[in-house]
Amino acid sequence: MLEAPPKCSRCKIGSFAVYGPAFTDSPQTICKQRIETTTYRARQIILRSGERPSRVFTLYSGWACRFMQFPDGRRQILSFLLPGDSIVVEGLCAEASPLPFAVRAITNVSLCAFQISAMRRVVLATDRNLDTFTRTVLAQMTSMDRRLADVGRRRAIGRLAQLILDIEARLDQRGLVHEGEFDFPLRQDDIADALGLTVAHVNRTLVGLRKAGLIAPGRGKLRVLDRTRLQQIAVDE
Amino acid sequence: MLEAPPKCSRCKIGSFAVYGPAFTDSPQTICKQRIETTTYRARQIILRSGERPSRVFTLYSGWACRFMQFPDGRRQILSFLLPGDSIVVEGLCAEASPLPFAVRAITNVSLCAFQISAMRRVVLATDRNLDTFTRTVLAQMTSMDRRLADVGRRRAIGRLAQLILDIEARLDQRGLVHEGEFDFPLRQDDIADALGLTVAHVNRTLVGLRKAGLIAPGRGKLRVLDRTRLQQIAVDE
DNA sequence: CGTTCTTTTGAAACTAGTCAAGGCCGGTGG
DNA sequence: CCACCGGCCTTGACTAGTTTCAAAAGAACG
Repeated sequence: MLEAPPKCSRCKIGSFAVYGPAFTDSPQTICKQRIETTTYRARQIILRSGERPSRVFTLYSGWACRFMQFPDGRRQILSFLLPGDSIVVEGLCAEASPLPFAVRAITNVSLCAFQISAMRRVVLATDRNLDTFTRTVLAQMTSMDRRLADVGRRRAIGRLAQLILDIEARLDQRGLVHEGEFDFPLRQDDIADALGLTVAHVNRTLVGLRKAGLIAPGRGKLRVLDRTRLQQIAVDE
Repeated sequence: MLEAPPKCSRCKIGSFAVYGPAFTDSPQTICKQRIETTTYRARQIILRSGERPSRVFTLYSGWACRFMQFPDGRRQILSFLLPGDSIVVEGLCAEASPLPFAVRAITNVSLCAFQISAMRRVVLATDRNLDTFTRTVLAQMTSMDRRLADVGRRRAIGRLAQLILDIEARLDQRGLVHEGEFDFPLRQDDIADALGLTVAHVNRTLVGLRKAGLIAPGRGKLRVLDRTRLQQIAVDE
């Protein structure tokens, strides 16, 4: 369950990280930068808010999330981190500023750690690398824009549809969708905290989608049965 | 009403833009990069979604906003742009990708335009400049994180309190708060679109805050009367 | 001044939240 | 092998916050 990352030369998802092109060109260079590989168990905190991480990570396997916590316990999940995603890419921008959010493992997780300074060197090494990096940052920004629009202006069912389609698309990109089925280890209260809803309501909405024959969840997997209608809901609601 | 920006040497807010330090060191260098100064009237579109802007801007006077529009007309304001803010800083990252959002003037606005390539040169010229730039981007990212948390997890009154305090703080930084009073030209439906609420509800909530003696709005200005209680509401609700 | 835009207000409808209980399932220990 | 437990999902009844719709009252504008 807690599989450690292999050598970079065997890694299938390194090309999706911030150092994508560098990795594709020669996995060994990246491998050399790797300080260590770590594993966390489901629900463990990976980075605390306020911390000043000295390293950046690549999520090799498992899911994690970035979130903010309110003094009274309310939580908002800012983004889900999927295999191949880089964690705290922001760290490559400015030197060790305290994190305004925390990162937690959703499933068991294994990740590869890199020294910020070393990774910055890699990223700045070529125009192509730099371009990939800036695109990653940009993608993150527009993703936050979209999420805000979702939570601000869509009702529960629309937010859910968006979430499901978004995750499916991201996994698909990485070749992690097999015959329409993909991992979906989110608990309903993770979904609630991500979409700004309550568990109870997420549950009702999810049951609704299932009964309507739009999705088929089960044992940590998910499958979209009626993409057309789901997309329609995603934009309409 | 539509005051054109003066020479950079007379500009009071240039130091808050992305090119902050470069500007402080020598306003003339920046002035030389400036292609033109433009003005827009209140409510005019400055940049359309899908556009590939070839320039970046500094908002010299007036307010604007970044927003996304849904096919059915729903709107989500992503962020407000205040005097001194740089517009489409993201443009300095990757070359001319189509904007996923639009920008609109809220009040009459005047702005200074710079060629992206030239501005990129300025930003990359020194470590200090680059640092300011990356910090700007980072600040924008964490601001989006906070906004998502607000809209996702706070009720109307809390969102409003946050918004007011945030804007006051940003204006104060730039020396635009005079004896506790500051410009606040937002219409209630701008606020609604920013906070993910309806005008009617924003109105009721606003009236509530006023009647409770927490804020004193009037003629496009605002004043916080009871900061303690307002902050309390901002975190509690 | 009439026109238009924005703010206010009210009543009714609804979406989502709260609280509380029960069900399912996998894991653990006897 | 089975009973018990804890975690998560499901459901119901009730409540609250917000939206909708509609209309009136003010402000702003030409």
